[in-house]
Amino acid sequence: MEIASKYSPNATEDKWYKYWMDKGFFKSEPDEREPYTIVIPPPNVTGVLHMGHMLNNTIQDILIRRARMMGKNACWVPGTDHASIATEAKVVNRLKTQGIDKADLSRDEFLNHAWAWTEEHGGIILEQLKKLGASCDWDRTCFTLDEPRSKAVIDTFVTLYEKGLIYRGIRMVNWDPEALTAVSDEEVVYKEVHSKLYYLNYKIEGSEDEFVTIATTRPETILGDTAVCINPNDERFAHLRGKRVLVPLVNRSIPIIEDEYVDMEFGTGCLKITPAHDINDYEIGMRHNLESIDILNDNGTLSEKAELFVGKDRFVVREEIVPELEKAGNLLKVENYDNKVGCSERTGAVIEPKLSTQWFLKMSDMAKVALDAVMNDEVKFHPAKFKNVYRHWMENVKDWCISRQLYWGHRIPVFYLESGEFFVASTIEDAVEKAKTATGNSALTVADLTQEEDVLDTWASSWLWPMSVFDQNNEVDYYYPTNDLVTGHDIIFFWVARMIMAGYEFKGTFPFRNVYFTGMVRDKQGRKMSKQLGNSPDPLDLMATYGADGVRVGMLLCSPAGGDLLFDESLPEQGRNFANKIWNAFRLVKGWEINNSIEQPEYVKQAISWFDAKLDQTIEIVNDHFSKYRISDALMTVYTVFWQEFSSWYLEAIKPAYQQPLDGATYKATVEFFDKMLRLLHPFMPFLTEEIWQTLEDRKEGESIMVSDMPVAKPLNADLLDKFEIMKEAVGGIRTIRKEKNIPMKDALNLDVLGGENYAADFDAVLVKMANIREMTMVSEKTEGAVSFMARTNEYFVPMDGMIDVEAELEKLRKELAHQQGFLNGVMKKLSNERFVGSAPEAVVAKERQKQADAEAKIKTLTESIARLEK
RNA sequence: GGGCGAUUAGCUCAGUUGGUUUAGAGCACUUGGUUUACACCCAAGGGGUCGGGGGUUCGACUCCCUCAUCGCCCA
Repeated sequence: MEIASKYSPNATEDKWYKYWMDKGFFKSEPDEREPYTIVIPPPNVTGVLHMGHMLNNTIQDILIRRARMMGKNACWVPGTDHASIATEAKVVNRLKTQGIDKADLSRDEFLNHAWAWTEEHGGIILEQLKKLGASCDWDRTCFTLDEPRSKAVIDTFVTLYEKGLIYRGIRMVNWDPEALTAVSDEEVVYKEVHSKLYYLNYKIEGSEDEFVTIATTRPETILGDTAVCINPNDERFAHLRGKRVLVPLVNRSIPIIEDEYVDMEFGTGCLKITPAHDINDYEIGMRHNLESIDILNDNGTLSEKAELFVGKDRFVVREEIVPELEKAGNLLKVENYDNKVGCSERTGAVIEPKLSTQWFLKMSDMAKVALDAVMNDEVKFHPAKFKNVYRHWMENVKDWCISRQLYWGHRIPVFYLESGEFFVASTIEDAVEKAKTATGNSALTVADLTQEEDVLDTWASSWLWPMSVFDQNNEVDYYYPTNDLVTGHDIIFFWVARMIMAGYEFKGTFPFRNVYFTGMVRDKQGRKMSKQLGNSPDPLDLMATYGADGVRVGMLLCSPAGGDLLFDESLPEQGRNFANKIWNAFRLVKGWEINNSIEQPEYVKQAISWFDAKLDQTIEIVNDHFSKYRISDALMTVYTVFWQEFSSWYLEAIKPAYQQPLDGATYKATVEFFDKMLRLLHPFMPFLTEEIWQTLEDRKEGESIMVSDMPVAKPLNADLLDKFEIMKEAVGGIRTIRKEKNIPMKDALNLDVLGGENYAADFDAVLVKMANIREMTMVSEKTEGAVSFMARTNEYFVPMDGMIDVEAELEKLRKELAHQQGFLNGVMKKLSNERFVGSAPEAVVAKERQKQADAEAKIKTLTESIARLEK
């Protein structure tokens, strides 16, 4: 059979993905097996695949494929998120390019555009995930805004309201003047900006030339000032107590109040108070019963209440008010000042703290339960360091503003009578019934009720995701709680924390057992990959170039849980090279001519016994890594074993001479080993392993490596493995001599071994083959005229017919002797310390004594060899 | 300003409750090798006073304190 010398992924990937889909291997139905469930972090419905998705979904696919091969009923539920504000912003922008203003559209008209956009772009990202090999049960694809999910969201709102956990109130919220909606605290990103600090003089009422000076970065807000505040402990301003000042330009009289909030060190120690436009000022205003003057319109322009600059944008006013203040003699000085400004995560607009009527969800009780669950490891975080981050947030959690002034989302199920009285119900019909009962007016109809205009925050649907994606009657008890959640640590508060809260609140138990946090994917310079920077490669291009398996391996090779991944094209390249390495090992094995009449050589028997044990050890190590969610380490283990141990040692050891046939027993054993290696690799490299597995042996229609069993380890033969390592050292020693003496590999050498009583000959035949030894002799005395080296306590001699460079040999031996003596000194220092021998565990002391014995034996051998050469 | 975390080879990272490590891996690098599965390869090799200082301990990369630098989160 002719097999190409390079693996070509493009030809095989689509073929096997289709095969898996056709055979229904991704599907899951409840049965008697133990379930293993993952729900996908739903990407934005109109989003495109980026490197973060690649990493995240590769890890999920590895976990789900492995669970499937371990006999679990593996169910990976895919889906998308309607992403309320993000999608609405995109639709608004598109309408703008068509010359349509959102404000001119009715709610229904806008929603028609939004659905059209969703149908046009929705689900592309899921198709892209298929290229990656994602083994999701696609029949289960959910959307946060589809019927069942919407029902769950609405019912949940009603339930929470009836429990008294949802309330409506006027609060200071983060207002996005561009999207014209409130956003949650988590949707505000703080950006460092260079701004200015303005020192303004406020004239003291009733005096001619007395002033107080305040410092502010926002001079335009003075028009909404309702007080000036000083710290009661600040003696500098004791004379101001009880006085009033005049707001510059408008000459409104406001009081001087005292509050310990004021930082005496900052600015001038005097603070202007604008309760309508700053959260801290708002709180101070509440404490002191101050009036609140809202000088801003929803779009960020100044309102009538400002009296001046009405209708102009706040940033324009900031420019224009300064010369006015200067003219009026109120501007003392201006300093440069760096501060952080809150911006909308979605629109980028500078957020304005604003008083408005919103719906809130009480968090404190739910947060406590969810905090405990994580702190006592009922829900485990990987890595655990995120527990601290989580705790800090949960202990300071504030009520969740769940209303948004948008169209695209779940409309809040609150229905108002004209009187303002409202009723919360899943449907308007239920609301009518409630209204009838409450008012005693049985003539009420749906026409008398108006539904709340606001929609719910997008996370109010995502937080139900692990339960809402399952059939509530037949399935949810089987699949829920899910097993593992894989997500970026950037949404630990948005999403992870809230899912945990929802899990306990509605299901009485955690939504998932483990959370695996991935890091951010960054470029070589450490910048987060983003569309704006244009520093993110297109995942589809990458997969076309390096193969999906190559990209998967590349991403995994250096991405520990929670650690950022510095992505560079050398990574998928390495993955591609590994795929090719496996491919060529396959070529080698399939290329051998098999002859069942040949006897199995001794060196092959030895190699098989060793690699059999090596595989057991590998399986155990991989299992251990997975149990700790060290997925990169698990991959690296298989990677190294395949490349170093299987290819470079095992295959080289059993390889027959050029164009010679291989015996049947060896072929059979080798194919079995290969098969096990492939199954260990399959979760990481699904396509390549399937392609090879299908050809390695005759397979029946419908068979697949993805539904085969993960190999299980036999009890470990550690002694055997150690003996092989000694043999490797000996081969290495001989290779080094060849290099130093310039002896080509094809020239056979003789080897004398001074091994002592404990010498293990188990792998001598492999040694002879791998080092190309003509004759290997066990000797009881040092060989004269030979180059020597040691492996453990064995001494090896390669006779050189007097071609020895004595000085070079001596130098080598002395260097080794010095190292051994240094090592022994360290050991002896410990052993001669009575307190060490007395207080260290016995096993530790025994180990040190063994080290001492070995080092002493080596030193004796080296000293003798040196003495002999010095003669 | 508050909190969390990091700092180990040129780069990216391991080092799993302090003791098989005078520190490991992958990549990169140097040298040698190819009619023999793979140059997307093989072999050998160099390279680190574990960020600085102090402490606890018989023993510290590992625990504590402190300083420095960086990153992230929150206000």
